[in-house]
Amino acid sequence: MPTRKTFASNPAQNDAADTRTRILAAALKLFRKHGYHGVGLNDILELAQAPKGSLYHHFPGGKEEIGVAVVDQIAKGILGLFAASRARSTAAMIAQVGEQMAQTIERTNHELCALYTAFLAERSSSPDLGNAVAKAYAEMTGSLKARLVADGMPAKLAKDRASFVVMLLEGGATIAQAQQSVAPFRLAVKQAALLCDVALK
Amino acid sequence: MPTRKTFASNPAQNDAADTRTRILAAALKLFRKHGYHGVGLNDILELAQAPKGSLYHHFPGGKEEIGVAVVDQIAKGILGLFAASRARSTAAMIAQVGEQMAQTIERTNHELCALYTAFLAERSSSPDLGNAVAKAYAEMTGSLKARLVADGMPAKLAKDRASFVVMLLEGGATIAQAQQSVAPFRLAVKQAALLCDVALK
DNA sequence: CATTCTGTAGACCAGTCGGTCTAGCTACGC
DNA sequence: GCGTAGCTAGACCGACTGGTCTACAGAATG
Repeated sequence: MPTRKTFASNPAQNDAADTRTRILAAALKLFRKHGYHGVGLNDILELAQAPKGSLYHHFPGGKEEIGVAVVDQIAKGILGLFAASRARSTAAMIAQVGEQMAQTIERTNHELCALYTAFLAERSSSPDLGNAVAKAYAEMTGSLKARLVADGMPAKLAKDRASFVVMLLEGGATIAQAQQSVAPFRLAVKQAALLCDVALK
Repeated sequence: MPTRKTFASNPAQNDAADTRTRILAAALKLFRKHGYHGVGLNDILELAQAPKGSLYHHFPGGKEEIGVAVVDQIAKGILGLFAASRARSTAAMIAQVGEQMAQTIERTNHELCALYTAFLAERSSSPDLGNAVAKAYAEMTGSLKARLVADGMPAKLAKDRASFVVMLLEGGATIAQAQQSVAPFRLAVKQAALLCDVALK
């Protein structure tokens, strides 16, 4: 598997994943656990087993560029879950994806729950990061809205409901982390699904 | 107005508020804007117009103690809003308090929205802060549940609904900050109130 | 072989971090 | 007056921050 384009993988160091991927994975894990400002580049580097030179080679924009990449990746992941769901109704899809998220929360000992919470405070100090977060939310809401409309819900209502569900997931994840329990999150998911189902009015 | 106990106010510096209060107010503002890790002690000191010695006199525990104090203060504030509300039903109370929060969000240019988001990532590095956040959520949920029970809602359902409302407020505030718009938050509040009202089933 | 390009490796930097320490001021008890 | 406690004031500290820089290893191209 080539690292990039025509460049064959380095047989010495790239055992499993290339350096860029390792750095991104490490950053994802740490940012969601400690928050953007709570993580130092050295933490990322240590976890990724990479030197600083590699980091700035793959991410010339430094920490901020890594942050944006992580936000994008999270968004892509959730959107991917939505897309991959074969559930018949939107309500069923939310229940299914929500359960997948709940299990992730459990698997990580309630450490990496909140979706973008970790990045939220950055708008003032870093417009790029703030925009990335806003875009991620907008995409999730948009995707959900589209599904609801396809179900037959009026556009205006669908938009509100989609926004509502996203809020619920975010808030639920946040509180799950605070309380060290997924129970609130599961409750939120259940209610959100219910709301998309019965409330097609 | 004496600063503390029998100690008369310092005529030179304590014009409006004593130093401890100023430090706390500054920390509150900055933490909610940039997050716990995004704020340095020097930032707080500059905004509060206080020297470092005063900070460590009033908060021997340093930054962490300030963080805990800020979380407590936020919780006290919201609980106070609940208590002060003269609304007849719980639903009306939520609508009223939610509107007050929405106005605060607007007044601060969507900068200090999320309730505890800023502190959430700290559980791993600081148990005290994590516990303070968890306690704050528990208190809010408890207070809301008590109101709902007083309204005649069964205890189990009231607990779920209270938890649900808190999640919604938190998620709504988070997304309001991300999108730089209170509209999602107002929507969340409306839905939350509705849910407490019609769903007494 | 020589050059070049991709990427690794880590020493190094100025600036900032949270935190400590001593000095001094002011108001009160005596 | 004197001593002491409450509090202000800020110099100072080692650790660490994000970021830059040079050196170099290896595969690709000629």
